[in-house]
Amino acid sequence: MTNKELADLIFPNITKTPSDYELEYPARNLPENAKVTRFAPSPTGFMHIGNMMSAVINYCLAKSSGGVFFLRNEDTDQARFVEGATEFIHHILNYYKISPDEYEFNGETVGNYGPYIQSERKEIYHAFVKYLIEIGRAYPCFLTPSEIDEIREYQTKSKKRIGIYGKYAKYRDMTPEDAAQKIKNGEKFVIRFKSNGNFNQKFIFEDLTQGKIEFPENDLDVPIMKSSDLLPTYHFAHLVDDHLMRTTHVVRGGEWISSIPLHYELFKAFGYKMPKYIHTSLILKKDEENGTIRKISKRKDPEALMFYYEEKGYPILAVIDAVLTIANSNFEEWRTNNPDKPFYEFPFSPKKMSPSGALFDLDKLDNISKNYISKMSASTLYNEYLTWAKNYDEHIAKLLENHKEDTIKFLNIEREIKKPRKDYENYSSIFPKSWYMYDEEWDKDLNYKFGKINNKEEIIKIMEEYLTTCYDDKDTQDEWFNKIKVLCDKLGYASDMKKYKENPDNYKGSIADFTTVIRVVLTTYDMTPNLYDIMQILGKERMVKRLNIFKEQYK
RNA sequence: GGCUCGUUGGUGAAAUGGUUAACACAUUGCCCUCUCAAGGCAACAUUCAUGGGUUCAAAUCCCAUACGAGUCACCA
Repeated sequence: MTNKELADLIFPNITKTPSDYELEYPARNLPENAKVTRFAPSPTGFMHIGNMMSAVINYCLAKSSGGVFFLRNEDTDQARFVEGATEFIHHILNYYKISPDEYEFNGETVGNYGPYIQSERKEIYHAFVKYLIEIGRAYPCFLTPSEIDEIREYQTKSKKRIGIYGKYAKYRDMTPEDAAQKIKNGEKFVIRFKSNGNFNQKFIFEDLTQGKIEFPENDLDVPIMKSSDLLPTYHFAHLVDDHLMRTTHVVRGGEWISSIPLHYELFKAFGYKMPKYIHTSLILKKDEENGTIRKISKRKDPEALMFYYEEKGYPILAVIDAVLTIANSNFEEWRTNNPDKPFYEFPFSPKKMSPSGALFDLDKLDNISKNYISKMSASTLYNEYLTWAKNYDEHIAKLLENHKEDTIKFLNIEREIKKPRKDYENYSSIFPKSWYMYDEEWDKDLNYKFGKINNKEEIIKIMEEYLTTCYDDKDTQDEWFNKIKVLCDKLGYASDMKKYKENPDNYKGSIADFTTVIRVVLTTYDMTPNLYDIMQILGKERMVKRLNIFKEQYK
């Protein structure tokens, strides 16, 4: 019996060969330096910040070179499939506007290099596996899980290298006849790659981020097709898919770098050129409990998952910028010089990526985000805020819709100036700093944060005098402020800060203490944006109402 | 244990053998000021994990040690 006959026995219905597929998926017709990249997540978990980095870099590389960015669903692990994970991936790519050029979703396929879902490519993989069996570079292996455990135990105990290789690869030299017999007997088997590498032989691999790395050759007979569902393992799917889909640059997490010797040999077995690799560093995190640095964890770190940023309401560009800042620290400089350019025009340099892991810094994200939000127009901010609220807080959404004009006016305070306020790092942080602008919110227990002047009688005296004799909706800011000064002096407060600082004992307080009283009665807070603007929005009538509420509520 | 990579301040980091180790975030202080935010001005690594070596000169090159990370599945 020949290997060919064994291959036919295992794959009786597979008639196509790798060369057939070679013709079916010809080289892409693209400009010379155009990069073909892919985002290839597996739906075994929800998209996290590390995936996001990979997606953004892939997108960047493809778009800036006039290439193609496609999405491939790596669903070969059915056991760990997570409901909703695929949908979430599409949602995130759309949400962040890093949509793939080619993909397959909800029955719709876009692109000529599909299927883009691995479970639908079974036939293709089988053709490649079959070919490998025919040429004697793959074989059925009948080792049971418990036998493999035993081997590993033995290897561990005797300090040998772990894995199925050399004499441990019990079935690599079995005759096709014997293998065929076992198969006919219904014995379970996986297909293993028949390595002919030598562990003592080294080769140099060049990674675009990590540089040149010397590896020992692979000599492990790794499974390339599983027995349970006849789907390929990651390594084999990577070879077949990235070759056939004509991927030029593979961006993937650093955890894959140790598989390079295997991938190197796999590509060599078919005579295919390897794509270029960019192994990204891991995103790490300092563990709050014991201070150690560890891989960011979906379970422990809410910010690991992409839900987090959406729920908090970070602007999408802020998140992308934060991710790129980690990826290439010179991104920041580029961004300050090119504030309005789309992020994908950034000349991403794999070389400049740190080979070691980086801690994702939420403070940095907040800073980037504050800058973005501060540069939006008030109405843009309002729209973004409302969109966020509609998804995450209906109560706020109602208020925003009912008070659109006032909300925009409030958001516009100290905004249209050279250096606008940076109050908000995300949309969810707006409401806690603006709820007092909505009368409906004033029916709860109020916590007035008065400072130096907190005597109820004195406060009422100041407010009544202020509202009856001083405040006028029609005043300009300067007029208002001049009148405040006059009232200040009249009631025993220092209108001039310098004079107050010289002799604080001569006064009940300063103009700062005086305006704080007004501010707190109107907003309950001692820290707010410009008081004059807030009063302009409220109008005198509502100010009087708030004084009355104060009279009832303050102890 | 094998293989691979890494170690510059609280964080991200620059520097590719040559004056006082960029920059950004965070933190702290001062100024400005009706509060806050913003802005302005400062401070913050006598030192680049440790120990040796090469060199006129090292964070940068070499060696060793320590520590950290990734990986070693019919998971990706």
